[in-house]
Amino acid sequence: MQAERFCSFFSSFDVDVLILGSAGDGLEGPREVTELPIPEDGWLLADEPVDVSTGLVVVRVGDLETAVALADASVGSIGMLTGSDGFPTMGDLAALDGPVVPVLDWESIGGIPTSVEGCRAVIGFIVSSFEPERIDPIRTRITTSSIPDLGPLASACEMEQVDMILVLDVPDPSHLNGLQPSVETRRLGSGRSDCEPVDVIADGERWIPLIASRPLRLSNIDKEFFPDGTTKGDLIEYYARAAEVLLPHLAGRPISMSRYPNGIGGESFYEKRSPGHQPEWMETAVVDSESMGGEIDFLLASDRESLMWFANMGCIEIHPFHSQASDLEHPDYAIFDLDPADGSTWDQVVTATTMVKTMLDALSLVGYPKLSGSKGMHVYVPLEQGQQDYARVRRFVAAVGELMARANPTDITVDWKIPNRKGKVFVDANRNASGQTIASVYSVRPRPGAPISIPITWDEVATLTNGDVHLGNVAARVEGVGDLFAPVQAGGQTLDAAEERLEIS
DNA sequence: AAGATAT
DNA sequence: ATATCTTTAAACTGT
DNA sequence: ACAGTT
Repeated sequence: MQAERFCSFFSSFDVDVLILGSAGDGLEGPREVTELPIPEDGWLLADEPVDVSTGLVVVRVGDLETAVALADASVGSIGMLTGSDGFPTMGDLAALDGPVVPVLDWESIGGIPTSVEGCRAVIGFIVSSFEPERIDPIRTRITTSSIPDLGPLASACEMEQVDMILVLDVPDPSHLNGLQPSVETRRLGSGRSDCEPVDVIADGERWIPLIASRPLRLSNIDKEFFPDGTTKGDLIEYYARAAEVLLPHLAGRPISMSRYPNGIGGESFYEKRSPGHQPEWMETAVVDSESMGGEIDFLLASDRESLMWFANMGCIEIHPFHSQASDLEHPDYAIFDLDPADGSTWDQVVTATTMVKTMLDALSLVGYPKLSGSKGMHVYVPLEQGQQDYARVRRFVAAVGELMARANPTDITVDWKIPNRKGKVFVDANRNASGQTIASVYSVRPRPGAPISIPITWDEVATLTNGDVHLGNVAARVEGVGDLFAPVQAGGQTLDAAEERLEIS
C-alpha cells in the first residue's frame, strides 16, 4: 500500500519502473537452474495446493529444483504459485519448460497495485515473459483481509486486452468491493480454517503492461527523519527526482552509506560492504582493501531505484569514491575540503574559498565550488582520468593548503590537531584518498532543515550559505540553473604544470 | 533497517 | 508470532 | 603498534 504513494508520484514524470514487492519477490528475472533432481516427495513440497475450479491444480513449490522437476514430470497442466524467499518468481516460472501455468500471488509482490500504471506494469511484465497460451487468462491470487479497489486492475486489464482470473482468499467476502463471486474455490491444502476462499473471474475485463524490472519495497515512508517533519518518504522522493542530475556523478563509483535508520536524531553508522540483503538487481564492485587485507564488495548507484533503495535504508548521505571501479587508483577530481573549525565564521569559509579560486587561477586550473550543506565548502578540480593517483592528488591539495595557511595564518590552517584549528578554516587534503567519505554533490545532509550539498557559481560563494538550498527548494534551483557540476563529470585537467609551479614534482 | 536468534 | 539482539568504515597522521 | 581524525 505504501509504495503506491510513489507509484502515483512517479507517474507524474513518466516512470518506466514500478515500485513494488521486495528483492527476491515474485517479479524478478529467471534464476539459473542447472540440475533438476526430483525429490522423493517432490510433489508434497507444494505447501498450499489450490483448485481454481477450472481443472487446474495450483501448487506452491518449495524450491526451484522441485519446480523444475515438477514441470518436467508433469503430464497435464499444473499451476505454480509465485512466492518469496526461495519460492519461484514469475521470472523463474517463465524459464520453466513443461506445461506450467504461472499463478501470480499478489502478496509476493506487495499486494495489488492501487494505480492503473502499477497494474499495467505487472501485467506488462507477465505478457512479455510468457507465451500467450500460458497466460490466457492470466491467473492471479490474493490472500489478505483487505482487498483494495479492483478498479485499477480491471482498467489495466482492459487497456492491455488480457483476461485475468483473480482468486480471492479472504476471510470476509464483503471486502470484495461489490464484485460478484462467480466461481467457488475449493482449498485442497491445510489453509486457515477461518478463511472461506472465493473465486472471482473478472470476466471480459481487459488489462495492461509494464516492466517491473527493479522491484523495490519501501518501508516506513511516513517516519519523521528531520525535526521539521520531513519524512523518509520525502527523502526517497528527493533522491528519485535528483537521479537525473545525481546519477552521472555516481556512475561506477563504489558507495559508502551514511545511515540514519531513525532519522537525524537517532543513531547512525557508516556502511561500506554490501550488506548482502540488497536487491538482486543492484550492482556491486570489488575493491581491494589497502590496509586491511582482502577484497570488499561495495554497492554502486547505477539507477534511480538504487538511490531509492539507499534512501530506504536510512542512507541520508551518499559518499561516492572519487575514482571509478574501472580504475580505482586514479581519482577523477581533486577535492579541497574547507572545514570551519570551532570558533570560525562563515566569512572565513568564504575567504578560504576565494583563496582557493585565486590559487587555481594562478595555476591555470579550473575548480567548481559547492556548499557542503553542512558547515563548510568543497571545491572540486576535475582531472583527466587515469593521469594521477591519490597520493599525487593529495600532495597537490596539501601543497596548496599549506601555501594558503602560510599566506593567511589567521584564517587558514592545515593542522591535524583539532585544538590548533580553533577559529580557522581547516583545509583537509586527506579527503583525497581511496574510500574517503565526502558527501556527494546533491547529497542530503543529516542536519535540521535537510540541507543539500549543492553546486554554486563562484559569484555565489559570497551570497549563498549552507542551508539556503534544502530538500524543500532544491528542485526549483536545479531546474533553473541545471547541473553546475557537469564539468566536473567531464574531467580533463592534469596536475603536471601545477606541480612544477609548486615544486612538488 | 533488516536479518538472526531467543522466548 | 513476537521480542530482543546483532551488525553495520577505513584511510590517513602523527606519536 | 596505537590513538586520533574525518
